[in-house]
Amino acid sequence: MFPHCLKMHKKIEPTIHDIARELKISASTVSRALQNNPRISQKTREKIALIAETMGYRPNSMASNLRNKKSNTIGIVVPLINRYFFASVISGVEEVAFKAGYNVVISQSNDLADKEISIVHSMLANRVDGLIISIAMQTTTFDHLKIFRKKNIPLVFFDRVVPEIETNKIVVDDFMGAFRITQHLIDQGYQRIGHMAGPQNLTTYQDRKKGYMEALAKNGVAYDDSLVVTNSLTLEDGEKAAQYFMGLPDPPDALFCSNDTTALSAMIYVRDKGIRIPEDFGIVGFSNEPFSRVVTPSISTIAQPAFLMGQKAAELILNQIEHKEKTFKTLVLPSEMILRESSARRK
Amino acid sequence: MFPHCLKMHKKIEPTIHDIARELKISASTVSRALQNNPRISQKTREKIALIAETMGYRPNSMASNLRNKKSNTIGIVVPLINRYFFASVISGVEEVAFKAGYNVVISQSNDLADKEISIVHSMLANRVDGLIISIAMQTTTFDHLKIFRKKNIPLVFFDRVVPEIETNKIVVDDFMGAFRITQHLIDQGYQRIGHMAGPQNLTTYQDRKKGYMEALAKNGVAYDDSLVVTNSLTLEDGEKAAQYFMGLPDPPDALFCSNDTTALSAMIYVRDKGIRIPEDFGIVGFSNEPFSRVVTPSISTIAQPAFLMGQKAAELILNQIEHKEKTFKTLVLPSEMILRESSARRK
DNA sequence: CTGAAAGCGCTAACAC
DNA sequence: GTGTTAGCGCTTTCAG
Repeated sequence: MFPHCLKMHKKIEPTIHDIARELKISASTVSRALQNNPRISQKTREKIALIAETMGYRPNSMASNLRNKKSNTIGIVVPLINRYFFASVISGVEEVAFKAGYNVVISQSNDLADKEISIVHSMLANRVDGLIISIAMQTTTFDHLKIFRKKNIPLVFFDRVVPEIETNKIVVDDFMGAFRITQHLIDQGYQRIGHMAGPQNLTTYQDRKKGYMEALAKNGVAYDDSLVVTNSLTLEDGEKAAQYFMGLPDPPDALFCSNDTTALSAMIYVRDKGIRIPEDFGIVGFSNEPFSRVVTPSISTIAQPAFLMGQKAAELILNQIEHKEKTFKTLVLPSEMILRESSARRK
Repeated sequence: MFPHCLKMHKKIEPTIHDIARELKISASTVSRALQNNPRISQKTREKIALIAETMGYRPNSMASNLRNKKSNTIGIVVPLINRYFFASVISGVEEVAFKAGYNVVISQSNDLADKEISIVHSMLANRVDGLIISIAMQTTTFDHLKIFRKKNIPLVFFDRVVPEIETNKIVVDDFMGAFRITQHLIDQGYQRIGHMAGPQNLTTYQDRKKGYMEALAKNGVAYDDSLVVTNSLTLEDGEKAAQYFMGLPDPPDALFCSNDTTALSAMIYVRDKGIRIPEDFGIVGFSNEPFSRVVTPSISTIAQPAFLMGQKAAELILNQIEHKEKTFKTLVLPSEMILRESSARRK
């Protein structure tokens, strides 16, 4: 049927030229037909579609990307892919990107500044049409991200943002979440409320601390520096901090932890000391990790709409890419307080 | 310093030709120098590197990819990105791919056959150098995957594999895991052991069921079809199945669930009926989800080395891509039995 | 409605 | 050691 096919190895991918030759027409016609350009007659379009199908033709996007100076790809970099929050954001990004015909390339910084810089440069080389990023805990210089502003490549920060770079940002209302859940502890009758704070170079954790302080202030409770521990919020950090808190001459009777992980390890430590939760000690976390609902006692926490955040991030970046939207906004998604057993002193 | 830079908008990306013109040499020399080709003298190489740096040059991989007929990209498609197991596999893939200089593009099928097909075609159009995939629950036809074999594009299945396609595969030892944990229930003195099975079109769940049956057989326990429920393994399915089991005239006294999610919801249902776990009723899951360790009682389960699986998948595919490895292997990673409270009748 | 031709940015065989 | 040249496969003016 296609004589010169005989010469071809099966691995050779057909191109528009192969189709053109087959039909004795030009490659440009094929190209236009394949894009449903109305200038091409119905008949030729159908003929071309048929041959393309039978030859197993797949457009080579490397070629069209080069020609169009557009990769149809959006990059996303997160500290760690297999953290529920980040995985959910990625899931949201993928969903809307795929619908819009974009690819999503992914990379993880492992919270290391060097890896983040290296990844970002690689994304730049790959000419991503836009980048969605939550910066690494360790990152303190931002030249690698400022390039995007200089080159006018769409950039969206989510969750962990860089205040000094003017671009689109999506965060949850960390301050309000922290404020409300601290207020909740106070309402439950807890008197000395400690706080497990995260790295203070990240606004995320700054805001959670501020919310905590504000709630104390609003209720006329003096801020006590000895009741605040700052660490990296790992399981181990949580246990160590709990040990510190419970060793104080006048220990707290409740703890607001900046994530659920530390809330959990602190809770286990406190419980193992024979202290009843929530009767004698209240504990709350942040992030609404899946486990916080199913542990015993279940942990009160602040839910962040991760999947929605991913969707919004993708929408923002697509707006920048396709509609050349120039104005930047900062989306503050509402956080939701989820009350469970760990802080339910008053039923 | 670079006079014609004045004419350039900031958005124009410099190319090797710009560098060449600047230094009054040819583009090929620049290209070679940038690749550290030894044929270029030390001096010119340094000059070029310097100018490239000051001009903010970034190689355009769309162009080199086209020229080299290689996208330096590996695709990965999973049912759902924000499931811990899959996120961990992705994380493993990303790690070794990045080190090898490859990009990872990601997509999720949502367990829908149509979306999977559409994704795979898009990956094909994007000329991924290889594809790593765990198929959707719903997928029953495999033409979209057979293309890879035909076109000789490296393909690796993990976890949910397609037996009829000959290629690299990575699975965990589902049979052995199921066998051992059922045996464990028997050893703990449970007499009537039920099984919550997953969709039987997936070998993964077939093997888990087989392991269960084999353990019963080995111990001279007759297989009872009324003690096996097959469903989609959601939280709701688990609860419904538990309700069914406990409503039987002669209900089981232990349950081997094909995942931790159903183990959890079944456990909650049983516990709420006032039945003590593990004293009166034993329950075990599969997958070692993060929550299974921290719920009360903690759930005995089978750990799958997800991150390792991702690393291995990436290694396999890179071997195919770079060393033109032709032979296919099926890697069976060992599963690990993790004993916790939910099945600890005998201390 | 269709074709010819140029070029996206890079690489590599071939010259010298 | 360096330059010339010819594409990779596609899109898109411009011409007819």
